[in-house]
Amino acid sequence: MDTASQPLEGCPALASAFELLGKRWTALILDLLAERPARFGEISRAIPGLSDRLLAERLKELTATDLVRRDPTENALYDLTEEGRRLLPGLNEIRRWAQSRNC
Amino acid sequence: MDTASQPLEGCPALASAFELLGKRWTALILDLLAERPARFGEISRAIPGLSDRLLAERLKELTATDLVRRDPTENALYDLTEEGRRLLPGLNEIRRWAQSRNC
DNA sequence: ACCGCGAGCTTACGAACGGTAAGTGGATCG
DNA sequence: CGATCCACTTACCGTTCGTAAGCTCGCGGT
Repeated sequence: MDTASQPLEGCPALASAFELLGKRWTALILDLLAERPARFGEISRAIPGLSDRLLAERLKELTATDLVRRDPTENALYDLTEEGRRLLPGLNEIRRWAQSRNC
Repeated sequence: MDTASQPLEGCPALASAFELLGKRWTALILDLLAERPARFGEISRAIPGLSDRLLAERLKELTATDLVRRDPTENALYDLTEEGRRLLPGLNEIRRWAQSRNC
């Protein structure tokens, strides 16, 4: 029995996703960039509580995993990659869920 | 213009969601309970790397926020609440995204 | 050429969070 | 009565995070 239960058997997909999303601010940064490309300072100002230190760290992780791209010609402008955009439906589902609870 | 841009204006829904999901193991625990109710020890054994200490902590947070319910009559059996179940579509979207990348 | 300024990081350090392992208390079995 | 299992708890230490300061580079003014 039990030849293929989904969650974490053979392919811990959710686990690998939450190595990124399970870190603070990551989802918020992606969500902000979903609207429009933004510079370091803009992101920093747009997300209250997020410090420059962590923002730099997260942006490094996100560019390293190819969810976000940095344009050096345009004074450090950050934008979602195609990979990154494909994550947005999931994030929006979760937002809808959160909106229906409290807020 | 801009009477209601989504992300974090007036109602930081994603932010509040990721106060929970942004912590390690939380999503994995919910995902495991999505299949079937489970006891403390079962969850602990099912998720490699998750320690008893953190599991107890996460389960407290999840029951406190009413995503998970604990049945004390049945020797600490944990299960998703209706609230918790409504989160699953979002998690599954994210799993699909992760599966399509690597794995 | 020089100075000041703002933007984009980087460093330093104390506090909070997470990992490991050992311990507690209650129920069950021999 | 002792041994075992289960659901946590506690103690300890390393990693991550938050705060604040500093560094570097490009640009505008003088």
